[in-house]
Amino acid sequence: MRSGHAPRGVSADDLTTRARIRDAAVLRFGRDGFGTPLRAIATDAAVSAGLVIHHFGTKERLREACDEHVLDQIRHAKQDNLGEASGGRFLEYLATAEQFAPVFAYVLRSLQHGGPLAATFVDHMVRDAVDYLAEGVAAGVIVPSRDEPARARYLVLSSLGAGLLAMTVDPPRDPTDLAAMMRRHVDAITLPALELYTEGFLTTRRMLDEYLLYVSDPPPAGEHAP
Amino acid sequence: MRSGHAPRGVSADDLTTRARIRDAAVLRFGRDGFGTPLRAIATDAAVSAGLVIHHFGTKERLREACDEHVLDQIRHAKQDNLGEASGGRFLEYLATAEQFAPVFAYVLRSLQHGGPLAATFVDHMVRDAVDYLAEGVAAGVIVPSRDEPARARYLVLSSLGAGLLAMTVDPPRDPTDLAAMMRRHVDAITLPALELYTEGFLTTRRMLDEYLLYVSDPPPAGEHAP
DNA sequence: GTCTATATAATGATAGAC
DNA sequence: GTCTATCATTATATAGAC
Repeated sequence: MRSGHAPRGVSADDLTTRARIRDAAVLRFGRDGFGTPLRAIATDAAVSAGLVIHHFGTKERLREACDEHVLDQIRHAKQDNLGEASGGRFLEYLATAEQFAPVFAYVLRSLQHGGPLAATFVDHMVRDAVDYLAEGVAAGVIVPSRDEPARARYLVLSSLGAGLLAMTVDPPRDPTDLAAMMRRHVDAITLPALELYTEGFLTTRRMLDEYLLYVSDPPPAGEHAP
Repeated sequence: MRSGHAPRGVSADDLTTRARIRDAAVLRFGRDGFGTPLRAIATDAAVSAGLVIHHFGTKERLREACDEHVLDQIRHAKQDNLGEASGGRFLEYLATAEQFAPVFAYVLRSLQHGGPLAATFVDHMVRDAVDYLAEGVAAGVIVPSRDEPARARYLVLSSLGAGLLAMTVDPPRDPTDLAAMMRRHVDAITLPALELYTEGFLTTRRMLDEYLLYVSDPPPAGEHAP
């Protein structure tokens, strides 16, 4: 894994002003949310607020440019790591590779607030998970599912959702300390999840069978599950 | 389960103006987020914007009043359903009991944005889960865990987080149609989760053992997991 | 308790000079 | 391309009449 590898063409300060504004926006949006004033972004990029509008037209279009750029970064990061950090480990790579910290923060913020990038990102993860799970099932290390796409989506939603919620409910003191964040994530999410995946949870089929019945014959609206 | 039971003392319009404003705020905050302008809340409550400030001082304190009231509603709803909708089913009850729709939406919005109520709510759920899981383990229907509190917290975070993320990424067309939301939730979250809990996921201990090793001897910062 | 009117500050966006 | 100056809007919050 090429450790010092910088994100696409972003070597130092050989950036167009437009790109510098966009990068400042990715950073601010990721750290402070999409409510960040244009003026803060402009100051960070060392330009005037008017110039931001001159380049992007509206704040909404600035966000779209950020979405596009972040998605680009992700695509290229994935390509650079094909076969190295496959499937379930890709997010982990993104989280620990320091040069992607702004991208990572931006993705989390998008997942929290919703929007097109969030949906696209989840879909990407699900597609990867489908392949990854199929490999595992074929190799005999993963139990087959009654509904593989649904399982893949659920695993992605629960992994991302649990991590995101943990961070929202109990935010890290120093958001730049990725190592500390990773440690907390392993303790609170990765280990319990892995234990669940390995040693199981329920010893009886009763609840599952009840729910399968419930699905084929749902109660009228207003009532609750039996 | 007393189906038509209205939330605490909120029978009709025998509300003080202050309470009416607070209820309007809970509704708006839950539906449109905490960025909602005071004026919108004031209009909903059929009062002036100034009166909202007169009663609550600041918008922040209005939110605190909402937090407190919602937590109160939850406490009482739990008491009313002791033994009926225990443990893991409580959230489901909250979601399907129509009179609690505003409270439910407000809680989701809090979990999404963070803040004191979110942390408190998660802690409540975790405490309930601990008891619920202990009962299951004692009854022999749930596998014991290496770390019961950690598992309880993880299960709460992943359940809530998966549902919240699914809703954020792919929002419901009609947020008032609780039945449709519940159906989607069962298909996308409940069923896959229950399948995972019942039929398992991994067939080998290798990954868990590797991670346990990793935890006792983490790599230096900047490196990635092996 | 409740309103109207207003102060004050911040926002996104525009206009025009350079 | 870039800036300064400004507009129009919106926000929270205040003051004082009723």
